Amino acid sequence: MVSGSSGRRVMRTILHIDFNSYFATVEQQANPRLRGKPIGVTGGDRMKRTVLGAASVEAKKFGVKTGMQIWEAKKLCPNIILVSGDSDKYLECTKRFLTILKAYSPYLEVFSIDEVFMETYEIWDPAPSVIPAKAGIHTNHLWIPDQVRDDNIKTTCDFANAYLIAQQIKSRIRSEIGEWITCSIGISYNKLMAKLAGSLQKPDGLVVIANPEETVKILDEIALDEICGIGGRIKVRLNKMGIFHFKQLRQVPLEILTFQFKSYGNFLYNAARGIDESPIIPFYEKEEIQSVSHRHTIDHDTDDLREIKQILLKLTELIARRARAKKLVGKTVNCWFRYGLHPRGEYQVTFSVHPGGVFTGNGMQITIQYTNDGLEIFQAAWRSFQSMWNGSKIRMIGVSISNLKPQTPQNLSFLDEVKQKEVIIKALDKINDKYGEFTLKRAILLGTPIIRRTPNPFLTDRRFKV
DNA sequence: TCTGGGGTCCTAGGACCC
DNA sequence: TCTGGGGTCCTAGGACCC
Repeated sequence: MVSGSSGRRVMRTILHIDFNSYFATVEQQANPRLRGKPIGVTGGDRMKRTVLGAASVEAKKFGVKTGMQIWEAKKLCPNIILVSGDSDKYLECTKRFLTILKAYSPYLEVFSIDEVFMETYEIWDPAPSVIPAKAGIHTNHLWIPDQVRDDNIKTTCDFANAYLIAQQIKSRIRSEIGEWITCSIGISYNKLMAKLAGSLQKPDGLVVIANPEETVKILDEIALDEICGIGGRIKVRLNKMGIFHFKQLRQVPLEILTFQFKSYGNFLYNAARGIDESPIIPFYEKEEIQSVSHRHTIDHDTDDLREIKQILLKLTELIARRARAKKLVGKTVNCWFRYGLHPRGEYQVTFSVHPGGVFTGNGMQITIQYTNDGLEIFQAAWRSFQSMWNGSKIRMIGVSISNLKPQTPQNLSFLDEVKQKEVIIKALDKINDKYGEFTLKRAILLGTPIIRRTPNPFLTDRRFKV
């Protein structure tokens, strides 16, 4: 807190900017013929088992939702127009709106391709008449020294500046990016509440949660899993404890929550009170990426080893190429898969699943020498797969490499043989960069369907630290 | 006809070393 | 003479986000 003369104070404010039906509105902006019509953006391929990446407002009126399967969406809305997604287009749009946001605050945390947290400051004067209507303009380019950033003051104020900034952002996005691109903005005194505020009014919303009293009122009206950080599993566990609302959660002592949920208990205890101390992590302070992964759901269940091998090879080639592009090497290879459904619709086996989901499957990690060579990653993944697989048909398989570190000359061996391989790999990458993925590929990949990758350079920790 | 694909973080037990 | 304690790595598994 900074107190100047006449009791003026500076207060930290968080804005959460969340674009509505993002991929769908970008498509409608790009193609006027899609405007005002129910559209669904697909994964950009012709796979049977694909889901919608986004649905336009018009489609949502029919009950269509993001993540819904295509056949289901068609059943609800027979006239839905399916558009093949184009991730480059969305990234381009994201860069443009980030440029706008940077004009208002340097403290931006890119939470996902269509979500950003912004930290800004409110100059608050206890005498209401002193808050001028132009306050927002005054603080738009306000430079705040670091010691003020560290002060997280909890007090009440009307968030007049943030509100003005939010209005300006909305109108600039409309005029500079396109009138079909709308966002919902939530304003509050921490990230958790700003995100909640942003979700309360959609599309094109602007909601302020100004103080802890308002927070409690709002929390008491929403479901447990409407808070970012409480998902389906935790909700069910809470329900089993007889907790269905935040009001009830607030009555549970911290000791019981930490006993039941370990460190997550702390998060739950605070969330029920709207408390969140997590800082904004600007993109330039973001840590290195932790893992690179690909998974693929096959459009039919299969136990054909040759087919599985081909898919695995492709996935590992993609991973290796991305690792090389980022100049990283990794040493932990994880391969996991899901079995198909039993003909009667029952699950075949009851292995645990990684990562999450209703289908049974299994996964196993193996540690190898640091590498970013596709074949080496493949060999480890294949070993891992073979040791877990029970011979039943599978529907999905995935691979990841983690335990990453920057690639230094020492990582790549001194052996001539390896150097030679490096030269070949580099040449391969060059050609594929120029002419497209899998222009040149290992012989076993010939004649197999294309697996697309959806790049997202905005890596982030997508939840609140506990 | 039956939930895609890309990520992050936490915990706990066992192995291994000093 | 056969056991203590601390640290680190590996692996499996469980959550969550968009």
